[in-house]
Amino acid sequence: MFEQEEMLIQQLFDEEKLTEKQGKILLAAIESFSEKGYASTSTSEIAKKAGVAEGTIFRHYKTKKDLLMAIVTPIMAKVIGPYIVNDFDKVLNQQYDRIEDFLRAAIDNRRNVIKKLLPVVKIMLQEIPFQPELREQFIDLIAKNLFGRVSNIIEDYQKKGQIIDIPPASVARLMITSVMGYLFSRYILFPDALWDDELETERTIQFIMNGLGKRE
Amino acid sequence: MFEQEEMLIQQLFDEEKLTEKQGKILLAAIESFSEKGYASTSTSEIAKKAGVAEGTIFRHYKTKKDLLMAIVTPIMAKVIGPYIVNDFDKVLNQQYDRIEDFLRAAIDNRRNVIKKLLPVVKIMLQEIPFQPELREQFIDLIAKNLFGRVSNIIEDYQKKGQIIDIPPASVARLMITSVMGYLFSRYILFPDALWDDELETERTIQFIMNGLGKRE
Amino acid sequence: MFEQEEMLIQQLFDEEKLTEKQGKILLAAIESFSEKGYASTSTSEIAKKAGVAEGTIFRHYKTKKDLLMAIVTPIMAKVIGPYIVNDFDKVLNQQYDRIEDFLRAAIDNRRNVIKKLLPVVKIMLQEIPFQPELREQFIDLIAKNLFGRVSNIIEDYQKKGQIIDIPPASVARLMITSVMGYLFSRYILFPDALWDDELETERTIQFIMNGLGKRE
Amino acid sequence: MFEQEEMLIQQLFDEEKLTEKQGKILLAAIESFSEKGYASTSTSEIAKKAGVAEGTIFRHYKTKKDLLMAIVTPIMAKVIGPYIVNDFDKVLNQQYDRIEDFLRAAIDNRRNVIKKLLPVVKIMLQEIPFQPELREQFIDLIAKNLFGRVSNIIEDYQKKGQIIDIPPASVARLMITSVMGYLFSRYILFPDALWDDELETERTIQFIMNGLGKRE
DNA sequence: CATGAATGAGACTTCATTCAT
DNA sequence: AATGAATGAAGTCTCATTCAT
Repeated sequence: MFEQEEMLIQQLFDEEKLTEKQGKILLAAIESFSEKGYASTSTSEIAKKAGVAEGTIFRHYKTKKDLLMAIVTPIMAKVIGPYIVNDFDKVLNQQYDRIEDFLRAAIDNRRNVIKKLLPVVKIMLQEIPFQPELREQFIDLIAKNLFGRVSNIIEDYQKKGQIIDIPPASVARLMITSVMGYLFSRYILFPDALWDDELETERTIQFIMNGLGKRE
Repeated sequence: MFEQEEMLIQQLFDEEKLTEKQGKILLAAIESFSEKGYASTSTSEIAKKAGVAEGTIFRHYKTKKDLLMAIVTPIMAKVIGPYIVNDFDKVLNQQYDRIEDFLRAAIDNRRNVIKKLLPVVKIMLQEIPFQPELREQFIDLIAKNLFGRVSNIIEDYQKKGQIIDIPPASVARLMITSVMGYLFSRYILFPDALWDDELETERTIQFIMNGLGKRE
Repeated sequence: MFEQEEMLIQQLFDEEKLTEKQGKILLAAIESFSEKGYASTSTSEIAKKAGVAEGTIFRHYKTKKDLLMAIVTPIMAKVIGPYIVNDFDKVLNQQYDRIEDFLRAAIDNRRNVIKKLLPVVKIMLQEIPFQPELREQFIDLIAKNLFGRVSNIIEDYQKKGQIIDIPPASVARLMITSVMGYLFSRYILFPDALWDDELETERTIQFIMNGLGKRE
Repeated sequence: MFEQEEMLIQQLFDEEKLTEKQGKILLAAIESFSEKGYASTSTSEIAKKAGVAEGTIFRHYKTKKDLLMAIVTPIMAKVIGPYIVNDFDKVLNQQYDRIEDFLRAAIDNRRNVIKKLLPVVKIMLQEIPFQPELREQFIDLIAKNLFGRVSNIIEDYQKKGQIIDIPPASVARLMITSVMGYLFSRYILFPDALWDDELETERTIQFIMNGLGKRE
């Protein structure tokens, strides 16, 4: 197991005690699911890649879907969740005086995480439409949590006169999809292109600021 | 078969001669693929939903993947293609003097199409990562065609002084992801929310214009 | 397929149209289930014995349990049912003046049937405790139908003074278990012993008659 | 563990030294086997129900079949065996002058035992057809021992003129199946019906006596 | 003695595809 | 062209049993 991969595993699953084999199974599953899709990956394939008997998979995860959930659920709970809570709380606590500083911090500090967790993110995005359980979790997280918090922040900045006066929900949508659009282009659509990350981050921020900022 | 569905079929497949059964098969496949995913839909299920015998599917489409391609390929060729060619040509031909007019026209006039073709678009997006054939087609279409043409237009507007001077590729990315982000939120993420389409379209356009437009 | 076996199949399943392979599957399943028990018989074993692909079994019977039911249910409906209806109706219609004649007819004329259907009867008896569905059917048939009708007949004979005056349910129990006990000993417990069937039938009848008959 | 269950275990296995875990395993196995059948019960299920680790079962019983045998064999050796030896010896020793007294004693004094051991009896009856080892034991016990002894007794009573002159084997069959038929109806077929045990016992005895007794 | 992770053979079942009718 | 029975490879999952701890 490579060091980097070990870290991924630890980052996602650190709280639970994992057998060595369990870790190998998770890694193998993540790789296969993200390459070929959940439905097109067979458990025997995962077993082979993990160097484990097929039965071993089912000792730890009652069904194939359980295995999927074991991979995808923590990403929601541990990665997207903190993302919202920690960073946005800093904003709420006035740690960033200007929105652009917040945006820059958020994008920058998450790029590493996202890059490392890319396979899992891919799996998650693929399966959300088909797993009602995931879908609910996701909607909850995004719609209620992310949108909610962002909307609060936005109202704040609107009061300060830094953001134009359109409904916070619309502002949130435009902001979030711009950031996501950048990350999606960068890491999913064209991961192989040459990107000057600092520059593109700056451009994205400028774009958002111009699009939403209030000018006197 | 409902009228609306018939129209969908005709819109996508009108040039070829489709038997009645073939139409039913396509509709059934589209519905199932978009609901459960390509890999998780069985041909026997499609046959049942289409009201034909299992063998009949394979008389028209040699393999299950052929059936998928028969559904997804025309969307690329006939829907995204013309989208680019027709509308952008109008832009290039100076039919829209200002970008915002073009954006408004493009978004407006495609909303209906997209809504109707939503299931097929979903299937396409789902399968692009796993079907190299599709992936190539898509990259070709988007990367070379869409990005290429849009870049041309952008250079044009940049020369006219309507758009700020950053690389056209970046401008294109920001523009396209903003529009897509809107459509994605509108039709895929939160199709059930109440949307004031005219207003949101306008806001999106304003956002883009502010974000990218040059001010004197 | 042997002639005798064909007849068994026809007798049990004649009304439905069976493919040739379906017939082979049923025969193979009956043989294996009755030899090794339902739970210890694998579908691959049945397929091999039937000379059929394993998938073919599941084309006709959605699950292994469906196959069991397809075998056992008709025995209840078509063999035990008519047994009751036809013969007991004759009794009710006074075709047998004395009970012993009825008993003799009933035992005699069913011995052949039972002998031929023995494997299926064995399967049925084995599985009744574990398949609630079967259990219900059986209780219904035996408790309500058989016991009910027999009780009626008994009351009749009691009025005629041919049977002693204890509750018809008790009489029924004693009669039925005596006959069943005979058939069970004869065909299930000691099928290989030498039996003088006529004589043992007669003795059983005499036993019942003495045990229950009224003497002046 | 309930008191009653402990007694069951002790009754069956008292001579051997059982660890506490062993006792729990046996009880759990008896419960599961009798509810779902031997083949359909998994060892892991038994382990869970017994509150022991999966491996522990195999420390005490080399195979699953060994566990079955450990349950069923004592029932033959210790319950049916003594049943025959003790009681019938009393008969042979003229402790019961009349058959009906013997029958009454036998049925009465065993009802409790049978009720308590019912699950084990069920398992035994279920598995006899499929376990040659059990089958042999059973045939030996029933055919040679029970039938043999009963036949002796019967000849005795026939000499005394209390039983009609038909072959002792036939008498034995009729007697045994009548008693068994009663117990079977009482405890297996309709355990939930309301039974007046004393009365039904008496009726069964009367039935047998009338059916087989000699009248002057 | 006891544990429980690991195994691998094999269970049931699904499914894309073929082919005789 | 259409059917649907048949196939057999492959899929998910179970389970009795072993063995290092």
